[in-house]
Amino acid sequence: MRYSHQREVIREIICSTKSHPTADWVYLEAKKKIDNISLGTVYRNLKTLEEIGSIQIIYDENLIRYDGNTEEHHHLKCSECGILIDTNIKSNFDEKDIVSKYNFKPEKTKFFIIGKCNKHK
Amino acid sequence: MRYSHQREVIREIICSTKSHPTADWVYLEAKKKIDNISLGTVYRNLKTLEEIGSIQIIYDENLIRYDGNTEEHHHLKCSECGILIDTNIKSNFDEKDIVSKYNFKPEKTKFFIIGKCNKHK
DNA sequence: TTTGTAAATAGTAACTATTCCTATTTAATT
DNA sequence: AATTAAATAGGAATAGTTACTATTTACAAA
Repeated sequence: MRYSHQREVIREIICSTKSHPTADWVYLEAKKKIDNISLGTVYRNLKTLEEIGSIQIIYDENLIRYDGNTEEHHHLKCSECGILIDTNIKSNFDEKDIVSKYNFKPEKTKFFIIGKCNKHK
Repeated sequence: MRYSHQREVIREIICSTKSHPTADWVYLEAKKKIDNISLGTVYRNLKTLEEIGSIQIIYDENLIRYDGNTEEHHHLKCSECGILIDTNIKSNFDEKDIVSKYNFKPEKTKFFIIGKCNKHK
């Protein structure tokens, strides 16, 4: 893949925050560094970066957010303010049970724990 | 709340399938029974039905789907065909650990297990 | 270093899912 | 039957995302 300054700026923006930003926020930030960057370029590169494994997509209800943390990990979501918090909790369920009961072969998990963050309890 | 024939038809459609349909599919089904039903009516009633607890919303990646099963439950999702399968698996994580480590009070969980269904393994 | 090229971009149009608006219809009460 | 407020149909508006195309750019070869 050919180098692109725009792509590097976008990657750097996502990898230097833990706020799990949306495409629009990334666009606004990118504009601070490249004033005529196009929204289409942001979307295209978000997709590319996800495909090559540099970032992760998070489907947060009806919002699409991006995460520079590419490890498999799960999130806490505050029902008051919507903040997403990275965790290293491990999913543990009985894989054998799922295989036998549902005739389904698990590959990965996406967990959200919804509740109140420290600012809203 | 005032009775509405449209709302009843929509509720019946969702509660008589396990396919976790989208708003658009519900609209097409509803049209078979009420030929001039409006898409706006479908969306409004999906929202209302969710608010009064008659149905559940499922955020399946970038798709919004509806579920007549209003019990707290989790889903298996096939990475090949996208089918969603209801489960009664229990989420089990160490709540105390989350409270102390992340200063976060869990209320409910939304889990997806992604893998291969019986048709795609 | 120039030149050729295919990939990437900027800017904009198009598309999709959803919500909003308003005149009309309808459920429920009197 | 008359009244009234809630709900609807149909269409316009909005938001988020993708597609299109002329121009620019990275990079390789001369």
